[in-house]
Amino acid sequence: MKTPEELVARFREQGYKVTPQRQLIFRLLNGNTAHPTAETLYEVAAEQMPGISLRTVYQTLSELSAMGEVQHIDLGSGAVRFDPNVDDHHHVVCSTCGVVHDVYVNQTPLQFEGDVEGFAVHSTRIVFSG
Amino acid sequence: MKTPEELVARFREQGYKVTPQRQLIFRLLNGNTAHPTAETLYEVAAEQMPGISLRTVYQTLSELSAMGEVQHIDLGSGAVRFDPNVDDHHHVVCSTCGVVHDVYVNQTPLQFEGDVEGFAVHSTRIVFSG
DNA sequence: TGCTAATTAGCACGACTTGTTGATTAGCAC
DNA sequence: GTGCTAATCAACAAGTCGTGCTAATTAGCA
Repeated sequence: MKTPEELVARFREQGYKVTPQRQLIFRLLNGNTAHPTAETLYEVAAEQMPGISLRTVYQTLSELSAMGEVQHIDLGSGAVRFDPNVDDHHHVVCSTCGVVHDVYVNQTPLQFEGDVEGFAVHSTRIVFSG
Repeated sequence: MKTPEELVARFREQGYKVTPQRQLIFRLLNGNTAHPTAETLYEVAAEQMPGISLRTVYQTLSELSAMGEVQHIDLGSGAVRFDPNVDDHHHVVCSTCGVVHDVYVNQTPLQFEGDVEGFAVHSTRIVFSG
């Protein structure tokens, strides 16, 4: 994703206000490879800015997601996770500890047998257990 | 998955009772390629057996899932779906109408770059939009 | 400086799934 | 057949995750 500075500029462009809460979330996401849930991010944010509300975290994440700056990943673990890495990559999930890693798959164009046509690939998910 | 008759036998083996409700669910699942949710299955079941409870459908599905006779698939669409096809296959999801199709991918052994080791592939998900 | 958006707390709902309780029914082994 | 025991059912509740709403306060930015 973009740097916090670039995000600030983009928010201003779009007519969004650049509040300290949003800037904090930008910083927390930048370079974050932990695939946090909104809840997790909220907890970390609350340490640095007591009083920030979970509601605000959710809203900012939704805005970032709508702007394509973070990925919304659903690993079927209950909560939706956010990934500041918006490259075309996949995820490895540890089924015991729940940790998520990014993974780049050698893109062998996947072929399949079926009667479906006119579809375009959206995403591929690969789950590993360890 | 196994035929309703085989499931009846397996249930008896395990000491489970073979009730009409369970048999109905066996029949509804057999050959079902619609990837129904528990709720959907309940509605169909209720037509044929008014009075059956949603609770029972959930429980029977959980038992079947625990026995490995149905697959528990989470496509991030809110509800968990059940797939009587327990082969190693993947799913194609229409992002507009939500329909799910089974798909057999030409298994090119997937390679990835990463620092994870000691993991075993669990599942792959491929999502198409149409 | 002032318009307007953002934030906040608090409460609520909705979807999905599971737990509980207590009464009734019925499968299945003997 | 009989009886033990599991299954079922209704009804209610709870938990999780995300979001909607309101009303009051704060503060960004032109």
